[in-house]
Amino acid sequence: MGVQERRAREKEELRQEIMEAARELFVKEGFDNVSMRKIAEKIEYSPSTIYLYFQDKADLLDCIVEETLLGLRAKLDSIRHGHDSVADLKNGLRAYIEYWTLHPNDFRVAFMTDLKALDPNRAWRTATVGSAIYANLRSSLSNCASAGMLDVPDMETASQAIWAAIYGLVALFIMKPHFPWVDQDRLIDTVVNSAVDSMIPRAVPQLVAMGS
Amino acid sequence: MGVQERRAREKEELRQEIMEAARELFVKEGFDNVSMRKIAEKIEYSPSTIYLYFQDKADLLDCIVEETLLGLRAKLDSIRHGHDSVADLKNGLRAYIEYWTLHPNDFRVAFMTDLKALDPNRAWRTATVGSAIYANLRSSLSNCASAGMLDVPDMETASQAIWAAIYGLVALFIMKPHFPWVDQDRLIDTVVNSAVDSMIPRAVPQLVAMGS
DNA sequence: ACAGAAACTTAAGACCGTAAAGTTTCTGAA
DNA sequence: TTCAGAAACTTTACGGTCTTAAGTTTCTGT
Repeated sequence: MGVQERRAREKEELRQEIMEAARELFVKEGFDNVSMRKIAEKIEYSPSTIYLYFQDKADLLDCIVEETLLGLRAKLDSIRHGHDSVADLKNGLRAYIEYWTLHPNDFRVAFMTDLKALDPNRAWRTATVGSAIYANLRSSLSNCASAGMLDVPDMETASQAIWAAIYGLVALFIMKPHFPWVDQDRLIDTVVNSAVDSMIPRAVPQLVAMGS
Repeated sequence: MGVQERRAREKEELRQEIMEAARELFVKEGFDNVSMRKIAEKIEYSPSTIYLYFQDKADLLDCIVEETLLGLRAKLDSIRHGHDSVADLKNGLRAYIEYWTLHPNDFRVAFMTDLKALDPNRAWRTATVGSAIYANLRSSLSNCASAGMLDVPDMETASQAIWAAIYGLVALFIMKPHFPWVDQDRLIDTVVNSAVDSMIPRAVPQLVAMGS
């Protein structure tokens, strides 16, 4: 009975086609400026067809954002971990920032699209992948702490503080593209270093004195 | 000729009434979920009347956001400056965060409302006040540098990095209200300290050794 | 061959922003 | 006091939105 499988495959293909078209439009025009009609027109189906594959426009968005977050997770997972756990952590943070600055409109779609995204009942997909990405950061930080390279009094607080800093940088780049930013790499390094280096243990004066 | 003045006053009053109604609705429901019709209904005028006072919906938003930013500027300006310029800086940062956490939906309206806000031709009002607020941060940081209390190699880079960190914290609180945040004050302090303290000049080991 | 399921479309309801044309209200000079 | 004209406001309409219910076509397996 290969028929049912082919049918399922075809169905999945159309589903993917809808998502591709929608992603392209959302990213180019912004969620609120893209109508279901436009998506339908692009794939040459009637608008109603989309509703056979997605509950509604918000659901379609959730699925697209999930894909985007999976891309980020893949990028983060592909980072080689070396002997310097602090360098690994910083590489991860830079990768996060780089991913979103390369796909600014995906970030807009993912993180700044209206109230529907606030309802965890509706956006459970993105919430799930988002958690995994956050967990990645926390474990990376945890490695630094157990290697004794960072002084982390509270893992959760530190993770959240770092997240805030890099998230803010990305969000600002995207929200204020016309702002006179200094050199981007320099700014990224400054933010990453200031977020992480504040936890580098300071030399204890007495020990330095005795050691000299 | 008091008539013309009364007329002007009445006109200004209706303008204010529109803005109040719109702000209330925008903050409660989100910009995209509030129609001009709903605003009109709330103030008991026809929808078209609003267009006699504001160019369009985006212009109305710009005016409202400007007001919000003026409130923040006033709060920042009211901070007493003491002898400790670093403490002053940190107080300003905390005030910024506090202002927006007290008015989360105003932040949404101000900073995460779609593409129109990106066009500086249309959102010149908010751009203007926003610049003033950023200038406040930079001058506060400048004070620390000239007092020798912070080591600021590049004023602009440092200001932008700090802004990113605190902006990110606020944006995350608002975008992810269901995330299991640690104690809010603790997190705020961590972010503020990590952003600022990384510029505190480190004791030079040799000097410590020799001085002991 | 054909009943029934699956896939898709048509048509419609209830909204939206906003522009043009129309109406009412007010003002100030004759 | 009248009344032309300006100002303030409303009515109406256009072209768009999301979504659903009902209808049609296409495919499947007996």
